[in-house]
Amino acid sequence: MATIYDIAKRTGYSPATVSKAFNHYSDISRKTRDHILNTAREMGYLPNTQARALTTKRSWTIGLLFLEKTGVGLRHPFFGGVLEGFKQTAATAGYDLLFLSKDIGGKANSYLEHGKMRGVDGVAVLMYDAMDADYAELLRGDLPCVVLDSDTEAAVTLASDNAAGSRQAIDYLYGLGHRKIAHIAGGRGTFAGTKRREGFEQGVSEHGLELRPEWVVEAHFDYSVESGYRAMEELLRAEERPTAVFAAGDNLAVGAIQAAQAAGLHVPDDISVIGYDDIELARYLTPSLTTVRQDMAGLGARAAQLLIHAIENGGSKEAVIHPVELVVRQSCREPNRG
Amino acid sequence: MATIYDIAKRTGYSPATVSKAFNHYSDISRKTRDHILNTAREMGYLPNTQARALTTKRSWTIGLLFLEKTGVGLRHPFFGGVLEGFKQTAATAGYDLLFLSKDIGGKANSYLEHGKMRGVDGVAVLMYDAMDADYAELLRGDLPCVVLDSDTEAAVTLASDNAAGSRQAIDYLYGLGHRKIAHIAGGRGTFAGTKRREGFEQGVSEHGLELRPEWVVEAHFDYSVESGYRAMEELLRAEERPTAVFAAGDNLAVGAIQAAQAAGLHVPDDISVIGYDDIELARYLTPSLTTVRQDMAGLGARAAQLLIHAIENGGSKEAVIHPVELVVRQSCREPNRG
DNA sequence: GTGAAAGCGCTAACAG
DNA sequence: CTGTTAGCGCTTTCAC
Repeated sequence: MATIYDIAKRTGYSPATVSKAFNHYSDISRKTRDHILNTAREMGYLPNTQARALTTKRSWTIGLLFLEKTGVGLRHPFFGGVLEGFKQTAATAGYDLLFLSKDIGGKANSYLEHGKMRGVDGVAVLMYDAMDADYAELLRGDLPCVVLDSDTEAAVTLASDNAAGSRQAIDYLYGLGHRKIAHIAGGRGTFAGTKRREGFEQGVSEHGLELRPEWVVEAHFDYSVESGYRAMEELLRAEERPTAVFAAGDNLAVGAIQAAQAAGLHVPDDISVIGYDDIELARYLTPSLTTVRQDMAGLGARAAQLLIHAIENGGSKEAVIHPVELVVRQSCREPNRG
Repeated sequence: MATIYDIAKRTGYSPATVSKAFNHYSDISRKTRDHILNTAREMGYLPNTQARALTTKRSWTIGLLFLEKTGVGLRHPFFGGVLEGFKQTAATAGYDLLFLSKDIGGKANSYLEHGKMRGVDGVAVLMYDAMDADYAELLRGDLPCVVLDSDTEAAVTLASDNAAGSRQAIDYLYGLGHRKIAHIAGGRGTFAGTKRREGFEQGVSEHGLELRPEWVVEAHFDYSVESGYRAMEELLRAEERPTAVFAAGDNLAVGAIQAAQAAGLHVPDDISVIGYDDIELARYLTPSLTTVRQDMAGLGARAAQLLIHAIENGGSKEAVIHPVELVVRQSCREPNRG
C-alpha cells in the first residue's frame, strides 16, 4: 500500500505537503495539489485511517449499542429501520459504524472501555437495558452519546412521542365507542414502554373510563410476538373482557390478535386491537393492523444528526421528541353492542 | 488516557517490557507481569487499538457488507438474524464489526477502498447485488471474504441448502396431492432466488408435473411483502389457477396470502402457500405459515467462523452448505377436489 | 529477563 | 507556498 512518503518521493514534494494536499489546506498552490492528487490516484493511494486517527484523535467512527440479549435487538424490525436511517446519515457525514460489546474477546469489560479502546468519536445507544450498570457507566463517561427512547440527562436523547402516540390510540378507540380498553405494556425498565403506559393511563382517565388493574398486563420486555400472545391470554382471563386492546408494539399486537383468535374471538368484531410501530407487515396482516406509526428511518437519521452535532460542536444534552402518526386500518371497529 | 509509557514510568520498567506483559510474551517473569498488569488496572489503562493496528497490520475488525438499497438489507428479519449470529461469534473471537459503504463522506469510492482504508482484516458479504461492479472488485481484491448465498469462486462461500429446501417444499406439496404448483421466485441476480427456482423446477419435473411458464413469476429482488403481493396478483391472472404456491421467501409468502385473500380465495382451502425462511412472524400468521426454515443465527455464526478461519489461517476458498428444515404449519392442505 | 531504538503512516506546529 | 521536525501509542528486533 502506497503511503504519503511514496507520493512525496514521486512528486518531489515533502510528505507534509502531500498531507496538506489531501486535507484541503489553503496554503498550497492549486497546481501542486492537483499534481499530488493525480499521482496519488495513479498510485492507488489510500489514506490509512488508523494512522490518521492516531495523531488527530479522531477516528470518524461511531459506536453502536444494542441490547446483547438474543433475539431482542437486531431481529426487531423497528431497530432494523432505525439502524438503516442512522447508517445512511452517518455515512454521508463521513462516519463509520462499529458495534460495541462489553466482552470483545475478553479484552474490554464494558461498553465504555470498548469505545475508548477503539477510539470512537461518539456512541449511539439504540436499545438499552436500564438495569445494566455498564450502560450507566457509559453515560457517565466522556464520550458523546445519543440515546434512543430514554430520559437520561447524561446524554442527548431522542424519543418518539410516546405520550402523544398513546393518547391518539386511546382517543381513537374512545371515538369508536370503546369504554373498556386494556393495555399490553412494553415491560418495565423500558422507557418507551413506561411512557406508553402512562399515555394509556392518562388517556383512559381523562375520558373518565374505568382503569381496571387486570386490564393492564405487562409483556416481557422483548416486544416479541410471543410475549404479546401470552399477555393477551392473560387479558382474556380477566373477569370482564375488554372490548379493545392497545398494545405497546406491533409485534405484541400480532401476538395478541393471534391469541384472541385462538380463543375463538374475531378481531375486530369481538375485540379491537391497536398496535404501535407500523412494521412493514402491519398492513398485510389479517386484519390489517391499525397502529401508531413511528418513523423508524427518520428516528435513526435524526439520532445520527444529533450525535454528530454533539461530536463536532459539543453542545447541550437536549431531549428531542419525534412525532408519530396514527394509521387506521382494519383491526379496530366500534364495539359489539351485545 | 494512560499509555504504556505511563505504566513504564510508574513501574520502573521500560515500555517494551510493559508491552510484552500485555501480549503474553514468555520471556518475562511472572512477577514483573503481574506487577505491570496490576498497576495498569489501577491506572485505568486501555490499549489504543489504532496504535496497535498501525504496527501490527491487524485491526481485529471485520467489514460488513449489506446491500445499500433502502429497505432491503437490515430491515429484513432474515438478515437481522444472520447478523446477530455473526456478531456474537465474531465478538467472542475478538473481532469488531464495521459497516462498509461505497461512499463514506465522499472519501472512499468502493467497498474495497473503504475496507482497505479502515484496515479491516476481512469482510463478510451478507447481501449483495451480483450486478454491482464494486462487489466484484472487492472479491478480486486481497482481503479475505466470506459471501453468503453465492457461488463465487473468489471467496469462501456459505449458502443455505436452497436446492434441498425447495425440493422438500415441492415434495411436501406433491405429497398432499398438489399437481399444479406455482412459484414466486426471488428475483434474478439473487443466488438464493436462482437456486430455489432451480430446485422448484427440478422437483416439479421429477414428479412429472406440468411446468407452465405463467406459473413462475419473478418477484422484485427485495423479498418484500409487497413484491409477494404483486407476484400473487399476477399468478392469479393465469389461465388456469395453480392449487399451490411455493414462495422463495416468507415475506413473499405473506404478500401472496394477502393477495389471495384479497381476491376472495381462502388459504389453504382454495390455494396452499408455502414460504422460505421461517421468520418469527410465520407461526403467528393466519393461517400460520408452512415454510422452509433457515437457521439464521447458525448461518451467521458459521459465516463468522469461516471468515475468521480464512483471516487467521488463509486457506482454501471452500463452499459450505448449511442445512434447512421443513416446518409444517397450516398454510397448506390437500387440494380442493372440486 | 529487560531495554534501546526504530518504525508503522500520518498530521501539526513552526520556519523559512 | 513548502519543508523540517517531532510525535501520536504501540510493537519489534536486537543487544545486553
